[in-house]
Amino acid sequence: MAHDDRRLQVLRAIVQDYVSTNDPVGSKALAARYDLGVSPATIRNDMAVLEEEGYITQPHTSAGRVPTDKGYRFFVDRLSAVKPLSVAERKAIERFLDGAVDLHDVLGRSVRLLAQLTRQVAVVQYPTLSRSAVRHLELVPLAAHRLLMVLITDTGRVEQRVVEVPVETDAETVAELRSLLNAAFAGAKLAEASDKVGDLVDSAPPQLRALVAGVSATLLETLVEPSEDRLVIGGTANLARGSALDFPHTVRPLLEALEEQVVVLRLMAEVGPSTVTVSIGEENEHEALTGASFVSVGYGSGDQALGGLGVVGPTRMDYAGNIAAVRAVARYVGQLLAES
Amino acid sequence: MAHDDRRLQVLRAIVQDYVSTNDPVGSKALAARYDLGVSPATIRNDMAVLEEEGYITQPHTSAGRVPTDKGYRFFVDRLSAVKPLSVAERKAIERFLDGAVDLHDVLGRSVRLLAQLTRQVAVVQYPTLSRSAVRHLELVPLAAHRLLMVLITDTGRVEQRVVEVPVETDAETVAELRSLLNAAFAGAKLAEASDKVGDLVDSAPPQLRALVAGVSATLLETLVEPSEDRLVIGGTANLARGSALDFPHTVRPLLEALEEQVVVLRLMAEVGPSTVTVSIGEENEHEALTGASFVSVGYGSGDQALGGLGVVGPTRMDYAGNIAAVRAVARYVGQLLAES
DNA sequence: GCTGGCACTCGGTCCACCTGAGTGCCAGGA
DNA sequence: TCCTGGCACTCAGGTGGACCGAGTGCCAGC
Repeated sequence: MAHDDRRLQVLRAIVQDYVSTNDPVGSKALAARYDLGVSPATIRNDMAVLEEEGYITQPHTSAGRVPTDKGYRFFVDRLSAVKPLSVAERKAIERFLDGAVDLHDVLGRSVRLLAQLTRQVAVVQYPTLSRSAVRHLELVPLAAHRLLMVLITDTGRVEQRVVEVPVETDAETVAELRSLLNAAFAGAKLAEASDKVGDLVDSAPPQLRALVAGVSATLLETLVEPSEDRLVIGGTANLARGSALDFPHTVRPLLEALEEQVVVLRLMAEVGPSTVTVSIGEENEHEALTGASFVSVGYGSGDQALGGLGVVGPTRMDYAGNIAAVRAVARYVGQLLAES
Repeated sequence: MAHDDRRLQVLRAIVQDYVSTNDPVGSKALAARYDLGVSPATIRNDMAVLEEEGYITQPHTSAGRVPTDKGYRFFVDRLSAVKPLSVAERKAIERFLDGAVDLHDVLGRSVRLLAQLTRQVAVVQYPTLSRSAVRHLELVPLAAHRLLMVLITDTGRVEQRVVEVPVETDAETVAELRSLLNAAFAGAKLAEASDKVGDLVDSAPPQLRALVAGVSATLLETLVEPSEDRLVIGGTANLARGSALDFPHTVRPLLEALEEQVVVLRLMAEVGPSTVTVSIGEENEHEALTGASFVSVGYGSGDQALGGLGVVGPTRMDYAGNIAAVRAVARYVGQLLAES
């Protein structure tokens, strides 16, 4: 049993060493740096077992060992201690996020902050419309048959759509329509809103029915459209720091996948609030991400996440630190949004 | 005189060849590919002169010549013919931009389109607030002393700010305030708006004065704040295509500068509508951009640009093609915004 | 003023060689 | 049963020399 225990320590040491040095780590270096109480030869035996079990691998015969995805996974699940943020870091978070002037600003600052703390690529999702509640609906007449609908959610997100309406509208009608819609939808979430549409149309004065129906339809479309879930990305310059060589084959697909926001949004879709999700290397089904890890968590005050945020980086990353940073930033963002 | 003329043809051929092959170009290759009617030896003499005048340079003794910034500048100013877009490209632009659902969408599509057409990094600026006109001002009560002000401009841009007001407000007061502000500011641009504030406050009913003053102040702040000029960036993956080696020293500062939106915004500040601006290599005062060129133009229907858009890439780029693409996209974006 | 010829330069590539890190295995000792 | 020191082996990376070829500058001749 003692062997098993030591073997795990060896694995942990390998991960830590490799993450910080980026060099395959050999038995001698390990013995020298980590005080495991045994000789390099013993460590070699352990390493051979670990390799056989698939936790580590050799890039080539005469090199040290490198963790595999499986090795990182084990490390994350079982071996890494939570690494609390330093006081300076906590201060930095507060200083950075205070004074944000609107939602756009909050998320912009968050993504920069996260990129800076983790030195990875940071990703922040706008609060999902379908989980937000309607705070206010505004209608602005553009032309006789066109209205601009502006939706303001309780998270501070603002969406706009042009609605083509079948009947001509004057200022008075628009005002009436506006109060009708706000009375019906204010405070409602997507699910409730869609329930209400039928009743609302029925109960509306006959001359307004067509209008109500038109605007409501657009509203529902807007709320339900998942492609409109926006993403803020930052710290891509961090990709150009590490690995150096064979760039076109590692960094480029990653950048492309990030711009293809859908990929990241799909990953985000699974995050829960307060539980940090880590997906490592090959665990990501999207090909461009198979060399990368993704650390993410939902933010939001309630039981359901309003949106997600996280970092993307090489599998060789400081998981403990990044998990801590991601969690901390998510907590602050959740607080900020709850306040407003 | 005949010599001068041929020398310029040689310069043009060097630029074109280098841009398309990325190899320093020698006299023999030039004679073979460009039908200049003279022998390599003669071309060598011309090249020697061009080098002495600073238009081209040799990376090392036994290599061909490469254009200098000065060479590209001369090429752009005097040698490059306008390269009209293909029918397919025009179609692509239309297909790509039609069906955009709001401003965010228009600009997002534009940046992707531009990145795809030019295979460079594309940059699109949101319409500058200070040059936009107020379409509508909306006020939403958040709490007794807090209002959410939502500004909608004629270009479709939406900005929001929380306003702390000194007096308690009820729904009625807010409605009154809203119509007062809209009557005063609707259709006004920044300059006019700031003129009107004084009168408005004076002419307002006494009990509303404090409110009017508070909201107006925030409005002006919002309009004038240049840091709030937003930027959409796309196609960064294109940076990882070309040069391959010495990435950390070429690509990383560029990515950092791009995220540091201020740098790009400053460049954009100078663009005029319809005249494409090209700044090449060392002409850019910002250090990270000294190895890059920036092709930009303003968009907007009137005489003053609403905002700018452009592409950033290595000095070794297809200037003629990129200029054409940037100009075409700007024209379409201008049209789309004018329509809405 | 253009051209062909010629000597020269020098970066890139290939190859042979060496070095050192790291391993696996084995026999001996606790 | 497990750990340890020793030893032979492997192999990536670095070094240095030779060679090749692209490209140049210069010069004499047309």
